[in-house]
Amino acid sequence: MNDRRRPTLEMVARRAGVGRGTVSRVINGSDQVSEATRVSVMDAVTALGYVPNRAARSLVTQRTDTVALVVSEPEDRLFAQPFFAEIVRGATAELSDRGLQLMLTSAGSESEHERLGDYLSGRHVDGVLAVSLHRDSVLPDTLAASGVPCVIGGRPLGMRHTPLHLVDIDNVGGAHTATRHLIDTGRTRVASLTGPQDMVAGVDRLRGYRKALAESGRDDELIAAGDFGYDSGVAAMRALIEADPHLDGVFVASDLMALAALRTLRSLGRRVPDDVAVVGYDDVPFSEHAEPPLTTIHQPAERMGREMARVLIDRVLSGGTGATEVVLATHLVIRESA
Amino acid sequence: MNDRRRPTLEMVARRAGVGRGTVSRVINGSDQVSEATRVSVMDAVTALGYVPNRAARSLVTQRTDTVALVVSEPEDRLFAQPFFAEIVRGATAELSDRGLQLMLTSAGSESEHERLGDYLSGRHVDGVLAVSLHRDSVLPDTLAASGVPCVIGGRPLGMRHTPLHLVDIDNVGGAHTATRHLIDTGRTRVASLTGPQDMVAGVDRLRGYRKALAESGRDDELIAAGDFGYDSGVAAMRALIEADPHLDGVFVASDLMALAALRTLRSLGRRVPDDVAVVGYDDVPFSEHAEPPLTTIHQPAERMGREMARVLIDRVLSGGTGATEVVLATHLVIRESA
DNA sequence: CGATCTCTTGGGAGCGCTCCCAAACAGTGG
DNA sequence: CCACTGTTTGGGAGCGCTCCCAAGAGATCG
Repeated sequence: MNDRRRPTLEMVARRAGVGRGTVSRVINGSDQVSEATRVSVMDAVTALGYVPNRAARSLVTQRTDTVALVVSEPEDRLFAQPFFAEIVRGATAELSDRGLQLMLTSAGSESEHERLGDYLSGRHVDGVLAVSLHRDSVLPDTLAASGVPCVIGGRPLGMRHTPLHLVDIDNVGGAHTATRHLIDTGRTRVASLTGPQDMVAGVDRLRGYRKALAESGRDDELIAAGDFGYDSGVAAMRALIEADPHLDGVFVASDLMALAALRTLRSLGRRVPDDVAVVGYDDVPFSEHAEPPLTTIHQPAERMGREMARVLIDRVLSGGTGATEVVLATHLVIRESA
Repeated sequence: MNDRRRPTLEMVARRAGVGRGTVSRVINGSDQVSEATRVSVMDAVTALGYVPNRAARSLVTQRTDTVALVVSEPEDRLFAQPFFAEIVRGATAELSDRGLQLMLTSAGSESEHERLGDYLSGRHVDGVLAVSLHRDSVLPDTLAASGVPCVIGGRPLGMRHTPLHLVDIDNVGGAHTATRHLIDTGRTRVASLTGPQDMVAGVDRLRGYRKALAESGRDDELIAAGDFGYDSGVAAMRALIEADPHLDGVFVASDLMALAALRTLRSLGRRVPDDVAVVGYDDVPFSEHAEPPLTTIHQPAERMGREMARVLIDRVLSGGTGATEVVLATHLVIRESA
């Protein structure tokens, strides 16, 4: 086992007393091989501990069995840690089920994005999974131009001209569900603490809130903008209470802001959920330990990773044209804050 | 740009009017090339958008320029999200600086570990980075047997016989610093809420606490065991206060438990930090927003990823023997709880 | 001025694999 | 008994690259 050189196809063939082609056929599961030879080849394979050389195979098949996952660093801070980690986990799982490798790459700046695009166009990978693309990223176009399949995770702000494959989480739907829950549990003055309006998540969650309001025949919208961060949540919650001291429900577009809202409400003498019900968004790890435990929207991040991989594989394999768009549903985790 | 086939070395050579060998020399930065030819080759490279074919190169050099990062899934839940994510980020950064790829693999069960070991032994990667290995993982041995360099992140419980390269975070030191801070700021009855004693982090953090106590000439150790989780923190904190109602400082072995301790203390009528000072461990994202903001130990997770990659590269390149052991220092983040 | 040395350069060999063509073989039917 | 079919097999060609040897081009020197 200590040889510097691994056994080759040729060696297996010699040992099994057959030709190279036959061994190759066995390895790749062709049915054009008699059972007897198949067995003796397999014996030789195990005896020698043969493992196919990926590089050699790639060279001739022009496939690498490798998929790149591109992460745009700066965003990943915003996107909160667990979310990203779960996407990676999901993608890894799905890919390895199908015998593919995941290659992780990150590109912060747009210049790194371009460099990466060039690299990926070089057919070093069979496909690309891109998460949280910047608004003006050229990546999808670069890849499309050189025919490298690409699946985007999370709808980017400026919609691209190139038809692309997209797996998204239903922000509108999530916000709608959250707001709806507030309304359905009898809250009559439901405000929203929104996210930044230059981010898809911020915009869409606000849309979901409005939609739910409209559906129940209201137009008493009451909103205050935050940036998804804790501190902005404190300020925005104050503003909301000031604007309407009698509000009894608030949909907060991120858990971090919701946690801030919880505390601010308490400091303003409101009891949660008795006086004001709060629903957050993200289901960050700490939410279940908040005071009171936070009712929130959970995002299927792992599922998103899996789905991205699945869409990619189905594209790579079948070479289909046109754009796929998968939208994943969120679900409401009911705890005590609403 | 839309060709199915990428330009090859050969094509670049023809276009530049030189031989294959010369182009190869230019690409690989050999200095055995005259400036004039170097320039004309580079021109041809950019004109054609040539990118070297990795598979072809690997085939002849016997190197893959790829490093695998192995994560043991079940643990990663314990290890908390951000910690793992940051290791990945650090490793990716360092590797890509050196022109290497990171291949992410995960293996939950021990059987998956074995399968993975076999795969990795097949010289598909130049080296392996393994995080949070199980106690009895055979991975290091398998890899060592087939000569694949491997660096472990985080000291595993049962020390292996194979000499190995290790990058660890100084849990003892961190706990020592934390406890020390409590003592130095005048706390006289310092307890500890420990982690599970079947995990290195749990054991070492307790050792650090004891060491600090001993150094200041005390033996009034007061501990209660938790499992790093929130709920266990509540129970353990209660037990501690019951055991010594007058304790005025507590070092908690995880932030999640510390957050629980904070709330428990408050509910028992203790003010933090006035009556009891609390220092946590981990510096999870929410800690800065705790009430009061939690003083805690920050772990250099990203640095750990980087360091692991660096150690690996220095091993791979120089083929040195013997074991390396790098221990990274933590640092105390002083907020308001202590 | 030819011999010698150094700096460049071209290109054959070969890395380990898959693809594919042709050969070998075993039946089948006329 | 001879085409003819269908199954199984062997092995040449070639994927794109690096390695390395030998040859060409100058430069230097006796």
